[in-house]
Amino acid sequence: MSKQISAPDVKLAAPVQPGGATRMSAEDRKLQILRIAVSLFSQRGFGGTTTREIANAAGVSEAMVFRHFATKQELYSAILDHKACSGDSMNPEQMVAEALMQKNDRAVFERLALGALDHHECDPEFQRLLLHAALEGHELAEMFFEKFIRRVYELLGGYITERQHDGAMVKIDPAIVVRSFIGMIIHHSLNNNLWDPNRRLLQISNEDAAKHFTDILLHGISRDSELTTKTRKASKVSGNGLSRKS
Amino acid sequence: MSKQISAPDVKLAAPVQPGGATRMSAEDRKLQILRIAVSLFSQRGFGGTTTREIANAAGVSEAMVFRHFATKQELYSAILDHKACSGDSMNPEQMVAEALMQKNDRAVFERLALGALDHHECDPEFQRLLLHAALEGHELAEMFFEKFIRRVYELLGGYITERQHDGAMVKIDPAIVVRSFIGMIIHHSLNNNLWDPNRRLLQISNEDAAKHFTDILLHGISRDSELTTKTRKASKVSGNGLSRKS
DNA sequence: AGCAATGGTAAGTAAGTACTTACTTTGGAC
DNA sequence: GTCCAAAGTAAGTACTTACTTACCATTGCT
Repeated sequence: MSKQISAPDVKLAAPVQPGGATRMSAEDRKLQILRIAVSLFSQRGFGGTTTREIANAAGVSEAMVFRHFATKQELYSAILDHKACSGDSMNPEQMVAEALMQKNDRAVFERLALGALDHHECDPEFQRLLLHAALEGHELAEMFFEKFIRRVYELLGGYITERQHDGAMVKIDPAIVVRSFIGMIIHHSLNNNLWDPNRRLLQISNEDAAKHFTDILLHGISRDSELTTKTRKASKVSGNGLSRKS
Repeated sequence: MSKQISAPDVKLAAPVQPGGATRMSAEDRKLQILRIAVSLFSQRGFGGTTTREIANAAGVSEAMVFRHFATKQELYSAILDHKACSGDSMNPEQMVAEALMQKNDRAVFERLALGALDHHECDPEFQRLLLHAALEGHELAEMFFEKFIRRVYELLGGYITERQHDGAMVKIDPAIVVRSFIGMIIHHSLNNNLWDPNRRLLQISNEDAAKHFTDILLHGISRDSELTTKTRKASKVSGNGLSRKS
């Protein structure tokens, strides 16, 4: 039970001790297999990963995999559970609770964005895993959607509605605003993790990204300092379809 | 050479004649297999689809699949080629060429958004296929990224730079603006096609979505009609970090 | 009618695949 | 030391996979 002191990094990168057979406790081994499976599934998907690969990568026989997880499917579900529930630590409510009360619009959006971007950056496997699950129609993709995404929509949507009543925000369906903002964030993470890992199109820190996304959402990019504000007040001037809702 | 007159619908929708064996020309059969494979690959991915499934769905033996496509991989590549090159018809340059010349900001963004949303809506398989390809690291995902996404970044980025010089837009890295906008669009399509096909979170027409995304990008959601415009001019007033770049 | 070309298949093969069984090793409690 | 539960394995099983081979059947042409 006691962790060895002489071996400095039992849980780090060296599970196999040189020359000697390694025995782990059941739960340690289970966790190790799970972690390795996370990595493989996120790289190759469910159908693209074999149980033999998982076993080999873990340095055990295939039988060990099936001792800990009855079926491959169960292993997959365990992974998604593990990732979605325990390893998450993305709690949007508490993350922006303070800013919400202060009605600090900038802080609300920027903090949420930064939290999500940081999370995606230090755990890129999660996004891949989730995408694979969604594409394969795994139930846990929907579960995540239902338990997480929906909550963000309600949280942010509620806040936006409130600020609209305060007269601080334009009258527009809050769900559209949330979708726009989440879109910026998720798509940016997806670019960094999947499409453009070398940042050829855009290299920017998470802090700056969160800041600029918030800027754009709150103020847009048009310069309406003096001239345009007037035309916006006399809104219907052009047949351009520029008039805003309501 | 002459097509049969007695058989009324050789190329139409009824490949299987009642009671009789059906023979198609090689290219017709090849196209049929390809189309069916598109559907299956987009649903289950490369690893999740078997050649037998494809053959069965096409109503032929597996050998026929391999007569037309030497390997499963070749079939997959042919699909991505086919989708990315021929079936595309998403040409961003010509789609917004007119609006670009007129410097009609709203039209530029709104038209691009609507084009993309419509395209994703009537060909949802494409997005799934592309995601699968990207996750599996298929080279054609990168090809698409390089030949399409990059072009959009250059097109829109160039336009934004131009409008910034005109003084019509705030000084901000154009790539960030493009990423934000593309993010809204792609993420919205992804929601509709993958996460929330029943539109539980947001039900909106493509026209409205394009309009609102453009609205948000150009003007944001903060109401700065009279009060805020003043404070924005005397920008550095608060320690909120609200000041814009440069 | 006869023939070559072509669309099509039944029945394979070898190499995986997820999953099992029967057995061996190990470490710690007494 | 010894004993035993639990960690671990080698070598399967039954089945599926991508891909082949050897053989038919329909067609259009002369």
